[in-house]
Amino acid sequence: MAKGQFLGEFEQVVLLAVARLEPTGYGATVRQEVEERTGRPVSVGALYATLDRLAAKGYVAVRPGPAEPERGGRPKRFLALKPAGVDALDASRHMLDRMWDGVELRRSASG
Amino acid sequence: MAKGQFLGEFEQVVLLAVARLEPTGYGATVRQEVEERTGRPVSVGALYATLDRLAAKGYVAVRPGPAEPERGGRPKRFLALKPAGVDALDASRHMLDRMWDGVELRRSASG
DNA sequence: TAGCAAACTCTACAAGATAGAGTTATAGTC
DNA sequence: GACTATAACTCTATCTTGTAGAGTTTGCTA
Repeated sequence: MAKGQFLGEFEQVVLLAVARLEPTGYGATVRQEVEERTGRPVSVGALYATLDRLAAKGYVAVRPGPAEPERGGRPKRFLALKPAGVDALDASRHMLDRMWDGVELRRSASG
Repeated sequence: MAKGQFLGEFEQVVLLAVARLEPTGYGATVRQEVEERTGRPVSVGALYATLDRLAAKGYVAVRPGPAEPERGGRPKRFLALKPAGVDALDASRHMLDRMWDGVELRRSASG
């Protein structure tokens, strides 16, 4: 095993969006959520690749939704956090908290 | 440009250790700091590779230290955060803060 | 100059991040 | 029922990060 121990940077962001949007969040809304909250552009490929990895690791559950009466469109795949996903987020956060604890950043210009 | 926009997971951790230890931190102490604070084993290769990338991006400054009268050993390379590194840490933190904001994690077992 | 110790370099590869064109599953229209 | 519009997702390819650990270098001590 090379790593597998920790959430990657983007994995963490995506997992948090899933947490926020569950149980009705799905690929497209998760993507939108991340873009809105972070101002960061997210390509479709990046999003789904990450979601797949997260699912493979047992962090998110995927539940196929029914067709909806809107105006065409493929059925959604609803996403939810699994217990292991909760633990992973928790662990990542605590690790960062410990690293940040007591660190004071001098502002680059004009303090 | 493929990414380059954000700090990777381990980059962030290492950069924080540099911040905490500067201006006298160097490879070996940064490694030790990360291991102690996070409980995560850090291989020498992983550490220096990451440090190199961080330096290449202009996030950390490397200052060769003088030989020290201890008991042999190669001269240290002291590390310090550059302004861009401060900004990068700041940006990463704010992005995560926005993602975490308001998220409540249900504990896996026993609340 | 041999031996030892600390600190760092190198090489190779696995895992994660990214992009965007292309595909698929519906629903509406005629 | 064929055709078209849509939303959502799949695929392939490539670049960046993360990881390991053996090996090298520098300089002290004997």
